[in-house]
Amino acid sequence: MSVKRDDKRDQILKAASQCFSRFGFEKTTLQDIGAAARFNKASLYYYFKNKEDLFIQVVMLEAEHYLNALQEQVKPLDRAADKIVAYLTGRLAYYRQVLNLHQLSIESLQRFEPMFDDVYQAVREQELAFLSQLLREGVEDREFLKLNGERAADALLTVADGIKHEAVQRSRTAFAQEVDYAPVQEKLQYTLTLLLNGLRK
Amino acid sequence: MSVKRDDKRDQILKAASQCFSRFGFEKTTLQDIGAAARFNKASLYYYFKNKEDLFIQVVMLEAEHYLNALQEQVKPLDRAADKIVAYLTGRLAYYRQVLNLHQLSIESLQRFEPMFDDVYQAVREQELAFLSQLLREGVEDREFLKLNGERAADALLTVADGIKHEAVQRSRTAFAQEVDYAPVQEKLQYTLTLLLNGLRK
Amino acid sequence: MSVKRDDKRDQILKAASQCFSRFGFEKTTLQDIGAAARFNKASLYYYFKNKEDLFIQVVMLEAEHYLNALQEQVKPLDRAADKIVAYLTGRLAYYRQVLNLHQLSIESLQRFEPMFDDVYQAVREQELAFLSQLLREGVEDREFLKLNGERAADALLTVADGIKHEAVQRSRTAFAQEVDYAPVQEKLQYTLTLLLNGLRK
Amino acid sequence: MSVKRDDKRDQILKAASQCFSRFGFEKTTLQDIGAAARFNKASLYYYFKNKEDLFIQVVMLEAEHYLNALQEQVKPLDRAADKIVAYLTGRLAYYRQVLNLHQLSIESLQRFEPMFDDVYQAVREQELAFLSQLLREGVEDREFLKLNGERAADALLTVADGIKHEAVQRSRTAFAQEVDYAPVQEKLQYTLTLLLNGLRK
DNA sequence: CATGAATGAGACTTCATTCAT
DNA sequence: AATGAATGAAGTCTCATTCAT
Repeated sequence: MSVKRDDKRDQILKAASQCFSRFGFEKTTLQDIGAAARFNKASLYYYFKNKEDLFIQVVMLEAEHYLNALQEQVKPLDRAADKIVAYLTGRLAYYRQVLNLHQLSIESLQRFEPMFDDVYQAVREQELAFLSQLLREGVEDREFLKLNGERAADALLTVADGIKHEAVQRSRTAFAQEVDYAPVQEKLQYTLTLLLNGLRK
Repeated sequence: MSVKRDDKRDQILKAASQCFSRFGFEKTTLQDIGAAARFNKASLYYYFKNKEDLFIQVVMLEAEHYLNALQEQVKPLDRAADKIVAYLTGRLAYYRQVLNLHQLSIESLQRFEPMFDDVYQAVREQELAFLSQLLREGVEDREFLKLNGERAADALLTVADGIKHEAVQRSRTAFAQEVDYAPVQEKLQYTLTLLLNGLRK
Repeated sequence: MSVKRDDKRDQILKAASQCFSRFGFEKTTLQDIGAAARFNKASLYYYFKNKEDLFIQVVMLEAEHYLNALQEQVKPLDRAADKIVAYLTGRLAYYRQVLNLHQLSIESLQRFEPMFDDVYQAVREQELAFLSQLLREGVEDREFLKLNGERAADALLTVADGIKHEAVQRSRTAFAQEVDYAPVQEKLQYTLTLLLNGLRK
Repeated sequence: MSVKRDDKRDQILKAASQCFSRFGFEKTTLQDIGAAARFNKASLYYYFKNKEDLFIQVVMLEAEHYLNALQEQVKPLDRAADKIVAYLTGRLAYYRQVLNLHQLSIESLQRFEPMFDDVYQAVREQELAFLSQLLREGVEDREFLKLNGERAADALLTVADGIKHEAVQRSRTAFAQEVDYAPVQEKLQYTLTLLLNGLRK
């Protein structure tokens, strides 16, 4: 019964999401999550590899919802370039919120990043598709030169993620208490403008 | 050599401050602090009663610095009433920042409050002196009626702390994830205005 | 398998009992108990909340056995009043022995008393039943006036415990090294005599 | 100033004695003793090798006093043989009391025995002298055959200590909670009677 | 002589994780 | 598929002991 199984998985994910946002990753115990999901804590290991895995699944689920909402939000904008910039900067703001919500220290963040990358693929596919679509619309509307939507979308996403990644790294080596997102937003916006100008007629 | 001792105490406080703001109270281990201060973790107990004590000392030190800076900041304002309101609301904003900085859950906050109160006395003395001075200036400038500066200062501080305390309490019983400071700020400002109007000519 | 679980619990209780009476509460380590019961020390926490809890369970178990034996011992006595006095004074003597056996300082004793009270209920029920029965017999034999056995039993037990408690308290405030039980025994005996006379025809 | 030094040593011994009999060996900290003697705990190491050494010195001092008193106590008895038996059995009773007073487990007792032997020599000399004197008096009063007082005294003491030692050993291997002194007293008395009969005219 | 300062060892406790059932 | 049971590792804290001054 794969359906039942998924139901229970979701039940756990929901409970975990509540716990993690209330107590943060470190302070949430599997006992907490188990109790909230009405499972024995040992049972969680049947559905998830370990606590980190569970956490990542939670964050990814939240990300999907958020990004979908964000995609809807930018659609009304007039030009494709604006939609793209709004989406990619909104995405960065989200990243920042998540860390804050789950009380993740830069330390932990570092530890999680590689694991995120594993699970990130599915979401990324969807994001790529969305960006490709925007780009193709831009071409149709004669906003952009003719281009390969997928390649360009991939480039945009990679740039956006690269800038985010670099900022996190720098914060760590600078022994900063938290990431200062203002310059990152600016840098992202500037770079995107350049890139999109490059695509422009 | 009380000087040397204080030096080492400060060295530990500094290390602890860095650790606490990087990892938060719960995630910081005495091992961490010891390593950062180049001490065996057991040695920390020679200078501080326990982890909580150390944390409180750190926060108090930060508070002193911040409040001094805040006092300088409000001095240029024109009227005494404005200085007082600016100081007391700035003080609340600080409280909020601290909790965020050290990733303190409301849970932990509750646990610490009584201990804070113990150490808070010294700082409070200084704050009282500052407020008294402002009030006396207000009297000299004929902004306020004649009054007992110390008693009025004490009243102001008590009111400000009371409003803060009540907000924290309410958050706890409301099972909120964090304290919503906007209404607290407003309430504080309103109450202070009333109080200061009462002192006015 | 609740049976198996109880078996292991008992196994731990037995090991703990041996350790506590050999080394005393303070000197017994969970390592000791774990080794004796062939468990990892961490496993003890699966069955008991903490060291104090484990200790109290041990003492309560011993108490049950002892009190049962004491009940058998006093049954051959002729009059109900004698049985009652013998039981309640024997009970006090036991209390004394326990403290000595486990090398409990008055200090520790103080610390434990509230926790004991929590677990004491079950034993108390049984004691009440026993005393009620004795009282009813006394009524049947026309030794006592007609009375409500349960209420009278409760009164007797409360008085006996109250006198014991007061003695412990007094020892603490007197900075005594140990409780001097002779006057307590006397006081108890005297008070019981008065009480039972009050019930007498 | 050897006098001053001895004064301070005694001061510490007195404080230690109080602490040990109040809290027992294990629960007494050097902090406790230091505070009571108005010394820094580190200073104790100037006068005593370590905690165990300090404890043994305390016990030895108490022993001297007690044994002197005991010697006075038995002097009024009529016959030398009676004095000797009374002294040696009183000595055993004392041993028992000490252990109880200081809340020494059999375990600890085992650990201390070898160290006691080191310090015991001085006391033993004095005890030997006392017993020799009694024996010589017995000879003068024609109660005993002519004999070498010192050799006989040594034999008596060795026998008395041997019986005590054996009892302690046996308790340990029997996992007993405490030493049962009744049979030891009996055995000692019996053996002494035999020995003294052997000396008799 | 005396002590402030420092530390290793070991105690109690929590928690993520494993495993047999 | 689910969980009772068990544990190693790590965290906070105490204490006897050492050492430089």
